[in-house]
Amino acid sequence: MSYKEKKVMTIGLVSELTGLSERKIRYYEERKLIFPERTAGGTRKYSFLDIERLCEIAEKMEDGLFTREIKELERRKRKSASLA
Amino acid sequence: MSYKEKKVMTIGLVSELTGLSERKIRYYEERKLIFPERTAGGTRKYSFLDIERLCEIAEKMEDGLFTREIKELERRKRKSASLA
DNA sequence: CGTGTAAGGAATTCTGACACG
DNA sequence: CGTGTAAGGAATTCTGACACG
Repeated sequence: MSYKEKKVMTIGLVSELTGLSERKIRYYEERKLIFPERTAGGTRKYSFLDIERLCEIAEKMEDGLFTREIKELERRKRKSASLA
Repeated sequence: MSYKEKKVMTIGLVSELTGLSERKIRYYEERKLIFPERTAGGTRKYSFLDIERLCEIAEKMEDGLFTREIKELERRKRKSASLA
């Protein structure tokens, strides 16, 4: 696993790097759009890939999509990718 | 700056990844062998490169070197590199 | 010299809820 | 639905010091 995928950042830093509120970041997790890991104590840890993913999500939210639709879009992408 | 050099990890994770105690990690900083950044609140943040560096330091410490000698070795390396 | 540890405080994060719309 | 916020607690980190050797 490369550095990009390793879950190492706390939510505070992710919030800083993405410009998204911690509230939003936790909410997108609740909606199953991102999947941080946890420390033994329960603190969330994110990867650089999660940061990129969050930026994409943020763009789509700005376009007025619902989290549900974003989830749906990804499902389709995966499907077409598996057909290629 | 690549993911590798970006200072993003807390000391707890670094301790876990390197197997070194937080005490040791803070001490090597005190001896100017590593240079973590800080959050506004004062929490240290390390990069993947710091992790590699710490592992090298740990090896040399196991070989019985003093932190002072490790520092010295690096000074020489930089010098020979600049001559090349 | 290098490192463990107990101490007390401060920064950070967590969850569940209320609010608004 | 998506997001802000105040609340209270828990996990995490910080510093300076004492200890040993």
